[in-house]
Amino acid sequence: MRPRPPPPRTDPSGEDESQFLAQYDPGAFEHPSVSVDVVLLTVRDGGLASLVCKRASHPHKGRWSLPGGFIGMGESLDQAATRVLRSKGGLSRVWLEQLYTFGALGRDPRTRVISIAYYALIDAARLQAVETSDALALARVSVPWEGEAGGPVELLDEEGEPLALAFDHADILGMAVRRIRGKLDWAPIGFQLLPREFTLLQLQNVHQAILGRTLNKDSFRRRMLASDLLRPTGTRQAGVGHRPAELFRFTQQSAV
Amino acid sequence: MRPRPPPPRTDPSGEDESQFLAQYDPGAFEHPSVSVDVVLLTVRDGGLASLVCKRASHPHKGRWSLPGGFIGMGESLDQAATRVLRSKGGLSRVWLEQLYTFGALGRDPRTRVISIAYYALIDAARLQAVETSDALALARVSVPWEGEAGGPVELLDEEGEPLALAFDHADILGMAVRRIRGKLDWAPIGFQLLPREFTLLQLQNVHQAILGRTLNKDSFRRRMLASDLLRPTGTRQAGVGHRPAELFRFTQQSAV
DNA sequence: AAAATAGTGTCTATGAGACACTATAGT
DNA sequence: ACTATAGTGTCTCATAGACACTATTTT
Repeated sequence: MRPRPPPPRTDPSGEDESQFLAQYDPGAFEHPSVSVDVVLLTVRDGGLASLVCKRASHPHKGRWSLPGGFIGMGESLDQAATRVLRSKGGLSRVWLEQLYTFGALGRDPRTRVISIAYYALIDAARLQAVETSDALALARVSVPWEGEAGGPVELLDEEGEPLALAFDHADILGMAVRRIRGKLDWAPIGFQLLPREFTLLQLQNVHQAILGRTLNKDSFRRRMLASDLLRPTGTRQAGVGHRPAELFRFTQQSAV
Repeated sequence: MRPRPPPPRTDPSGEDESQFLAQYDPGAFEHPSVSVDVVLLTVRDGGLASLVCKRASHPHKGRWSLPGGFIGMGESLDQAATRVLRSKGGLSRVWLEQLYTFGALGRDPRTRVISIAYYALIDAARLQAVETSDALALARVSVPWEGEAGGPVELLDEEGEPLALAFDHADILGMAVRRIRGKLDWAPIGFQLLPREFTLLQLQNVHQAILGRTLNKDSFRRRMLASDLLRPTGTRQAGVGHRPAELFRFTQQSAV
């Protein structure tokens, strides 16, 4: 397969830079479309769940897809991802990070679309107000592999039936799961999935949901307390039917 | 700052998908330009070095830049990065991985350019045949921070003077250094910077060049020999002026 | 009192760093 | 013989897992 040669960067020489810029024609070559897609993850019922939209129009009409949209000429990539979360889910101040850029040739049947994927993490409680629409759902993520080596993942509806995903969005979701599994042990990302005050057991449950396996309680406690990421609030749980646990806060800024 | 709303994805309803695709007009909205930039790194003189090109045309004419080029409509992102390495450096079969996508608004003075950055690793011996042109150089990377937290890095010429870098390429280089420092301990990337057969000391020197600090010899040996990534060849160095070290090979495929 | 989870103390296995020692090439 | 690096054996320290035990709340 011979790729088409790149558009030349040369110019009639002898100009200065301002002259060059005044004459530059960005439409001289065909450009791909560029979009962002956002994997919004939360922890619900002991497992990961992701926000998906039902496609109302072609292509892949009726299938489920990650919230996304084309990049505007006047917004940065981060701004575009933030806008998508606000317009599709009404969410703001969500922790967000770039994931990977997908640009395979046939990934969108319309035309060449390059998509910069982001992933976002949010406390499940903040999603209560948002959803249960016909076109917007929070679907359970089913990861058919362990550790950080694996491909696409499945999304399941309430009955546990697989949802049909549009485009390469199952691959994007799989990449997001690999990324947060890999970062969990050395970056403070578990906190983004919890309310501002939480117990160590809640934090452990978040880690277990991300990793898809159980963790050793003692070792987890020690590691977290030694990490300098937690600050005890001095208060405790109330009305829990057993000895109440101490509440902690994340020491850093929680929302971006 | 209010970002421009995204182009609508809706269509006149009632069509089927093939009708929709036949009528789809990808030029209906303005698209950004999309390019790839490649950080080609090697280890030379105990430190990292990167391949850079002197810009022959505006913008930033005369400054040094990462090898890059616009994406062709008929090539994937990986193919574009591979093509850039072949056309600018004459290199093929180089280990290559996507790094990050840079899309800030003012990063290119011509127009909106979104650049998917890649990083590539290569044995310094393979670069001997390539360079020493007036427009192509291998510049020493000077990292002004330790660990994986830091911003841009500098490139130095043979006299140790900083090179003027075009666009946001100092940031891209900094991101590449952070990435390989972070991956070094759990991914087999040091091997890509060595010839097919190498000694443990050579491997340690590569790790030290990447991390910018010295490592414990005993611990490094043990860790590597226990890692299942090395296969002893049974042969030894010759003509080295001291006890010759055993030669090893990387157990996995070395070139992509 | 029973149930359920919170939290502590201690033992053990593992891996990294430190250090001393032996081995083997060229000069 | 001398020098420089290769490679081995052993000690110590830090951390994770395992396990036993005590503590505190609601029902």
